Amino acid sequence: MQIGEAAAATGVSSKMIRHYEQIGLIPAADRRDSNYRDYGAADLHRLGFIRRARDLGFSIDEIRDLLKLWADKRRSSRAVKALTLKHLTDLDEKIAQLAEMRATLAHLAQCCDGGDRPDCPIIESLAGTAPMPAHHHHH
Amino acid sequence: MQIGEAAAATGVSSKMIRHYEQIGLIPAADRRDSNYRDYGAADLHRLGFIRRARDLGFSIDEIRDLLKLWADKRRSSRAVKALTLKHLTDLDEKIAQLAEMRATLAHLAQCCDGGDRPDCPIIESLAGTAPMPAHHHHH
DNA sequence: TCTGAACCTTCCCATCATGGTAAGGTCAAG
DNA sequence: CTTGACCTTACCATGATGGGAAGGTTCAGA
Repeated sequence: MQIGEAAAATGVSSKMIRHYEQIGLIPAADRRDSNYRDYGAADLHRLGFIRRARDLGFSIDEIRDLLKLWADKRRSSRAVKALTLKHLTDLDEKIAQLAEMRATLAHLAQCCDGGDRPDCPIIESLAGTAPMPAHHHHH
Repeated sequence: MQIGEAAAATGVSSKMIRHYEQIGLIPAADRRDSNYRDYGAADLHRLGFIRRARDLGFSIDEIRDLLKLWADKRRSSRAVKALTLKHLTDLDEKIAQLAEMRATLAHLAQCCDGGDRPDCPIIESLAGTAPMPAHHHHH
Protein backbone atom coordinates (compact mmCIF):
# COMPACT_ATOMS: atom_id res chain seq x y z
CA MET A 1 0.00 0.00 0.00
CA GLN A 2 1.49 3.35 -0.95
CA ILE A 3 1.66 6.39 1.26
CA GLY A 4 -1.48 8.14 0.00
CA GLU A 5 -3.62 5.12 0.74
CA ALA A 6 -2.05 4.75 4.16
CA ALA A 7 -2.76 8.42 4.80
CA ALA A 8 -6.40 8.06 3.74
CA ALA A 9 -6.79 4.90 5.81
CA THR A 10 -5.35 6.36 9.01
CA GLY A 11 -6.15 10.06 8.85
CA VAL A 12 -2.44 10.95 9.05
CA SER A 13 -1.37 13.02 6.04
CA SER A 14 1.38 11.77 3.70
CA LYS A 15 3.39 14.77 4.76
CA MET A 16 3.17 13.84 8.39
CA ILE A 17 3.90 10.15 7.76
CA ARG A 18 7.17 11.11 6.06
CA HIS A 19 7.86 13.55 8.86
CA TYR A 20 7.27 10.94 11.56
CA GLU A 21 9.65 8.64 9.73
CA GLN A 22 12.27 11.37 9.51
CA ILE A 23 12.19 12.16 13.25
CA GLY A 24 12.30 8.48 14.09
CA LEU A 25 8.81 8.19 15.53
CA ILE A 26 8.15 5.32 13.14
CA PRO A 27 10.70 3.01 11.48
CA ALA A 28 11.73 3.71 7.89
CA ALA A 29 9.11 2.23 5.58
CA ASP A 30 9.86 -0.55 3.13
CA ARG A 31 10.48 0.63 -0.42
CA ARG A 32 9.36 -0.81 -3.72
CA ASP A 33 11.54 -0.89 -6.83
CA SER A 34 10.12 2.49 -7.72
CA ASN A 35 11.45 3.86 -4.43
CA TYR A 36 7.86 4.40 -3.30
CA ARG A 37 7.22 3.69 0.38
CA ASP A 38 5.20 0.55 1.04
CA TYR A 39 2.94 0.11 4.07
CA GLY A 40 1.46 -3.00 5.62
CA ALA A 41 -1.11 -3.75 8.29
CA ALA A 42 1.30 -3.24 11.19
CA ASP A 43 2.27 0.17 9.83
CA LEU A 44 -1.35 1.21 9.55
CA HIS A 45 -1.98 0.04 13.07
CA ARG A 46 0.88 2.14 14.36
CA LEU A 47 -0.23 5.21 12.41
CA GLY A 48 -3.75 4.84 13.77
CA PHE A 49 -2.31 4.68 17.28
CA ILE A 50 -0.38 7.86 16.65
CA ARG A 51 -3.38 9.69 15.24
CA ARG A 52 -5.56 8.79 18.19
CA ALA A 53 -2.85 9.91 20.60
CA ARG A 54 -2.52 13.21 18.73
CA ASP A 55 -6.28 13.65 18.87
CA LEU A 56 -5.99 13.40 22.64
CA GLY A 57 -3.36 16.14 22.62
CA PHE A 58 -0.29 14.04 23.41
CA SER A 59 2.97 15.59 22.16
CA ILE A 60 5.30 13.75 19.82
CA ASP A 61 7.65 12.96 22.69
CA GLU A 62 4.82 11.59 24.78
CA ILE A 63 3.69 9.49 21.83
CA ARG A 64 7.22 8.16 21.53
CA ASP A 65 6.93 6.93 25.11
CA LEU A 66 3.44 5.56 24.53
CA LEU A 67 4.65 3.61 21.50
CA LYS A 68 7.45 2.10 23.57
CA LEU A 69 4.96 1.10 26.25
CA TRP A 70 2.62 -0.32 23.63
CA ALA A 71 5.41 -2.49 22.27
CA ASP A 72 6.58 -3.58 25.71
CA LYS A 73 4.63 -6.61 26.79
CA ARG A 74 6.11 -6.36 30.27
CA ARG A 75 4.89 -2.78 30.78
CA SER A 76 2.94 -1.86 33.88
CA SER A 77 -0.34 -0.08 33.42
CA ARG A 78 1.00 2.15 36.17
CA ALA A 79 3.49 3.64 33.73
CA VAL A 80 0.81 4.31 31.15
CA LYS A 81 -1.48 5.83 33.72
CA ALA A 82 1.28 8.06 35.05
CA LEU A 83 1.98 9.42 31.59
CA THR A 84 -1.72 9.98 31.07
CA LEU A 85 -2.23 11.75 34.37
CA LYS A 86 0.71 14.01 33.66
CA HIS A 87 -0.86 14.98 30.36
CA LEU A 88 -4.17 15.45 32.11
CA THR A 89 -2.70 18.02 34.47
CA ASP A 90 -1.06 19.78 31.52
CA LEU A 91 -4.46 20.00 29.89
CA ASP A 92 -6.01 21.29 33.08
CA GLU A 93 -3.42 24.05 33.26
CA LYS A 94 -4.03 25.12 29.70
CA ILE A 95 -7.77 25.05 30.19
CA ALA A 96 -7.50 27.12 33.35
CA GLN A 97 -5.38 29.73 31.58
CA LEU A 98 -7.79 30.00 28.69
CA ALA A 99 -10.76 30.08 31.03
CA GLU A 100 -9.22 32.97 32.92
CA MET A 101 -8.68 34.92 29.71
CA ARG A 102 -12.19 34.10 28.67
CA ALA A 103 -13.66 35.33 31.93
CA THR A 104 -11.77 38.61 31.81
CA LEU A 105 -12.73 39.21 28.19
CA ALA A 106 -16.36 38.31 28.78
CA HIS A 107 -16.50 40.77 31.64
CA LEU A 108 -14.95 43.55 29.57
CA ALA A 109 -17.22 42.84 26.61
CA GLN A 110 -20.23 42.94 28.86
CA CYS A 111 -19.22 46.39 30.11
CA CYS A 112 -18.86 47.73 26.55
CA ASP A 113 -22.07 49.08 25.08
CA GLY A 114 -20.97 48.44 21.49
CA GLY A 115 -22.39 51.66 20.16
CA ASP A 116 -21.09 54.34 17.79
CA ARG A 117 -19.12 56.30 20.35
CA PRO A 118 -15.44 55.65 21.08
CA ASP A 119 -15.68 55.19 24.85
CA CYS A 120 -14.82 51.59 25.45
CA PRO A 121 -13.82 49.83 28.66
CA ILE A 122 -12.01 47.17 26.64
CA ILE A 123 -9.60 49.63 25.07
CA GLU A 124 -9.28 51.52 28.34
CA SER A 125 -8.40 48.36 30.16
CA LEU A 126 -5.75 47.44 27.60
CA ALA A 127 -4.41 50.99 27.73
CA GLY A 128 -4.04 50.66 31.48
CA THR A 129 -6.21 53.72 32.08
CA ALA A 130 -8.82 51.48 33.70
CA PRO A 131 -7.84 48.75 36.16
CA MET A 132 -7.76 45.24 34.74
CA PRO A 133 -9.94 42.70 36.52
CA ALA A 134 -7.60 40.90 38.91
CA HIS A 135 -5.63 38.15 37.29
CA HIS A 136 -3.96 35.72 39.62
CA HIS A 137 -0.45 35.39 38.29
CA HIS A 138 -0.59 32.40 36.04
CA HIS A 139 2.73 31.03 34.75
CA MET B 1 15.43 54.90 28.40
CA GLN B 2 17.18 51.97 26.76
CA ILE B 3 15.57 48.75 25.70
CA GLY B 4 16.35 46.69 28.82
CA GLU B 5 14.73 49.24 31.09
CA ALA B 6 11.71 49.43 28.81
CA ALA B 7 11.50 45.65 28.90
CA ALA B 8 11.64 45.57 32.70
CA ALA B 9 9.07 48.35 32.95
CA THR B 10 6.54 46.76 30.62
CA GLY B 11 7.08 43.04 30.97
CA VAL B 12 7.85 42.71 27.27
CA SER B 13 11.31 41.21 26.70
CA SER B 14 13.99 43.12 24.78
CA LYS B 15 13.88 40.35 22.24
CA MET B 16 10.19 40.81 21.67
CA ILE B 17 10.38 44.60 21.56
CA ARG B 18 12.89 44.36 18.71
CA HIS B 19 10.72 41.73 17.07
CA TYR B 20 7.59 43.89 17.31
CA GLU B 21 9.53 46.71 15.71
CA GLN B 22 10.73 44.46 12.93
CA ILE B 23 7.27 43.22 12.01
CA GLY B 24 5.90 46.74 12.15
CA LEU B 25 3.69 46.32 15.20
CA ILE B 26 5.39 49.34 16.76
CA PRO B 27 7.21 52.18 14.98
CA ALA B 28 11.00 52.11 14.76
CA ALA B 29 12.41 53.43 18.02
CA ASP B 30 14.50 56.58 18.22
CA ARG B 31 18.23 55.96 18.30
CA ARG B 32 20.93 57.60 20.36
CA ASP B 33 24.38 58.40 19.01
CA SER B 34 25.47 54.97 20.18
CA ASN B 35 22.78 53.43 17.93
CA TYR B 36 21.00 52.20 21.06
CA ARG B 37 17.22 52.36 20.92
CA ASP B 38 15.65 55.06 23.07
CA TYR B 39 12.15 54.76 24.57
CA GLY B 40 9.86 57.40 26.01
CA ALA B 41 6.61 57.40 27.94
CA ALA B 42 4.43 56.93 24.86
CA ASP B 43 6.47 53.89 23.84
CA LEU B 44 6.11 52.36 27.28
CA HIS B 45 2.39 52.98 27.16
CA ARG B 46 2.12 51.20 23.83
CA LEU B 47 4.22 48.26 25.01
CA GLY B 48 2.06 47.93 28.11
CA PHE B 49 -1.02 47.86 25.89
CA ILE B 50 0.52 45.11 23.80
CA ARG B 51 1.49 43.04 26.81
CA ARG B 52 -1.98 43.22 28.31
CA ALA B 53 -3.52 42.24 24.97
CA ARG B 54 -1.14 39.26 24.72
CA ASP B 55 -2.04 38.25 28.26
CA LEU B 56 -5.63 38.08 27.09
CA GLY B 57 -4.61 35.80 24.24
CA PHE B 58 -5.00 38.23 21.34
CA SER B 59 -2.84 37.36 18.32
CA ILE B 60 -0.33 39.81 16.87
CA ASP B 61 -2.70 40.59 14.00
CA GLU B 62 -5.57 41.24 16.38
CA ILE B 63 -3.31 43.50 18.44
CA ARG B 64 -2.44 45.36 15.28
CA ASP B 65 -6.13 46.10 14.83
CA LEU B 66 -6.57 46.97 18.49
CA LEU B 67 -3.69 49.45 18.31
CA LYS B 68 -5.29 51.11 15.28
CA LEU B 69 -8.58 51.37 17.14
CA TRP B 70 -6.82 52.73 20.21
CA ALA B 71 -5.21 55.46 18.13
CA ASP B 72 -8.42 56.29 16.28
CA LYS B 73 -10.39 58.83 18.27
CA ARG B 74 -13.35 58.37 15.94
CA ARG B 75 -13.56 54.63 16.57
CA SER B 76 -16.83 53.03 17.57
CA SER B 77 -16.85 50.86 20.64
CA ARG B 78 -18.85 48.53 18.38
CA ALA B 79 -15.71 47.74 16.40
CA VAL B 80 -13.72 47.01 19.54
CA LYS B 81 -16.47 44.84 20.94
CA ALA B 82 -16.78 42.90 17.67
CA LEU B 83 -13.07 42.10 17.69
CA THR B 84 -13.31 41.06 21.32
CA LEU B 85 -16.33 38.84 20.78
CA LYS B 86 -14.63 37.14 17.84
CA HIS B 87 -11.65 36.37 20.05
CA LEU B 88 -14.00 35.18 22.75
CA THR B 89 -15.55 32.58 20.44
CA ASP B 90 -12.07 31.48 19.37
CA LEU B 91 -11.22 30.95 23.02
CA ASP B 92 -14.45 29.04 23.57
CA GLU B 93 -13.60 26.71 20.70
CA LYS B 94 -10.14 26.01 22.04
CA ILE B 95 -11.47 25.45 25.52
CA ALA B 96 -14.14 23.07 24.23
CA GLN B 97 -11.55 21.06 22.31
CA LEU B 98 -9.26 20.77 25.30
CA ALA B 99 -12.17 19.95 27.58
CA GLU B 100 -13.20 17.14 25.28
CA MET B 101 -9.69 15.70 25.30
CA ARG B 102 -9.62 16.08 29.03
CA ALA B 103 -12.91 14.25 29.50
CA THR B 104 -11.84 11.35 27.29
CA LEU B 105 -8.49 11.06 29.04
CA ALA B 106 -10.01 11.29 32.49
CA HIS B 107 -12.42 8.51 31.62
CA LEU B 108 -9.65 6.28 30.30
CA ALA B 109 -7.43 6.98 33.29
CA GLN B 110 -10.26 6.13 35.61
CA CYS B 111 -10.69 2.75 33.91
CA CYS B 112 -6.97 1.93 34.27
CA ASP B 113 -6.08 0.29 37.56
CA GLY B 114 -2.48 1.51 37.45
CA GLY B 115 -1.03 -1.71 38.78
CA ASP B 116 1.95 -3.84 37.77
CA ARG B 117 0.26 -5.76 35.01
CA PRO B 118 0.30 -4.62 31.37
CA ASP B 119 -3.46 -4.67 30.73
CA CYS B 120 -4.41 -1.08 30.20
CA PRO B 121 -7.53 0.41 28.66
CA ILE B 122 -5.61 3.55 27.74
CA ILE B 123 -3.17 1.70 25.52
CA GLU B 124 -5.94 -0.48 24.18
CA SER B 125 -8.00 2.53 23.27
CA LEU B 126 -5.07 4.15 21.47
CA ALA B 127 -4.35 0.88 19.70
CA GLY B 128 -7.93 0.82 18.45
CA THR B 129 -8.53 -2.60 20.02
CA ALA B 130 -11.02 -1.00 22.40
CA PRO B 131 -13.58 1.52 21.21
CA MET B 132 -12.74 5.15 21.90
CA PRO B 133 -15.36 7.09 23.80
CA ALA B 134 -17.40 8.91 21.15
CA HIS B 135 -15.81 12.10 19.97
CA HIS B 136 -18.07 14.48 18.07
CA HIS B 137 -16.04 15.55 15.08
CA HIS B 138 -14.39 18.73 16.19
CA HIS B 139 -12.76 20.84 13.47
C1' DT C 1 44.14 55.41 31.87
C1' DC C 2 43.10 50.75 31.52
C1' DT C 3 40.00 47.01 32.33
C1' DG C 4 36.01 44.35 33.12
C1' DA C 5 31.15 43.97 33.60
C1' DA C 6 26.88 44.95 31.89
C1' DC C 7 24.69 46.66 28.61
C1' DC C 8 23.53 47.19 23.57
C1' DT C 9 23.65 45.96 18.25
C1' DT C 10 22.65 42.61 14.19
C1' DC C 11 22.21 38.01 12.42
C1' DC C 12 21.19 33.28 12.48
C1' DC C 13 19.06 29.19 14.43
C1' DA C 14 15.56 26.45 17.29
C1' DT C 15 11.10 25.35 18.92
C1' DC C 16 6.20 22.34 17.49
C1' DA C 17 3.20 20.24 14.23
C1' DT C 18 1.76 21.09 10.04
C1' DG C 19 1.28 22.65 5.29
C1' DG C 20 2.82 24.54 0.70
C1' DT C 21 5.44 24.39 -3.40
C1' DA C 22 8.80 23.15 -6.85
C1' DA C 23 11.34 20.00 -9.73
C1' DG C 24 11.45 15.66 -11.09
C1' DG C 25 10.46 10.19 -11.20
C1' DT C 26 6.75 6.30 -11.83
C1' DC C 27 2.76 4.17 -13.29
C1' DA C 28 -1.77 3.00 -15.27
C1' DA C 29 -5.39 4.10 -18.43
C1' DG C 30 -6.65 5.98 -22.68
C1' DC D 1 2.84 7.78 -26.32
C1' DT D 2 0.52 11.10 -23.80
C1' DT D 3 -1.96 12.54 -19.81
C1' DG D 4 -2.89 12.75 -15.17
C1' DA D 5 -2.49 11.02 -10.68
C1' DC D 6 0.50 9.51 -7.89
C1' DC D 7 5.22 9.37 -5.69
C1' DT D 8 10.18 11.29 -4.40
C1' DT D 9 13.35 14.88 -2.10
C1' DA D 10 14.27 19.53 -0.64
C1' DC D 11 13.27 23.89 0.87
C1' DC D 12 10.34 27.51 3.06
C1' DA D 13 6.42 29.14 6.02
C1' DT D 14 3.62 29.51 10.07
C1' DG D 15 3.41 32.24 15.63
C1' DA D 16 5.57 33.80 19.48
C1' DT D 17 9.39 33.29 21.78
C1' DG D 18 14.13 32.28 23.19
C1' DG D 19 19.25 31.18 22.63
C1' DG D 20 23.62 32.31 21.20
C1' DA D 21 27.57 34.37 18.57
C1' DA D 22 30.39 38.29 17.32
C1' DG D 23 31.10 42.75 18.04
C1' DG D 24 30.18 47.90 19.72
C1' DT D 25 29.16 51.20 23.95
C1' DT D 26 29.10 52.84 28.54
C1' DC D 27 30.33 53.28 33.10
C1' DA D 28 32.49 52.28 37.48
C1' DG D 29 36.45 50.94 39.93
C1' DA D 30 41.62 50.03 40.31
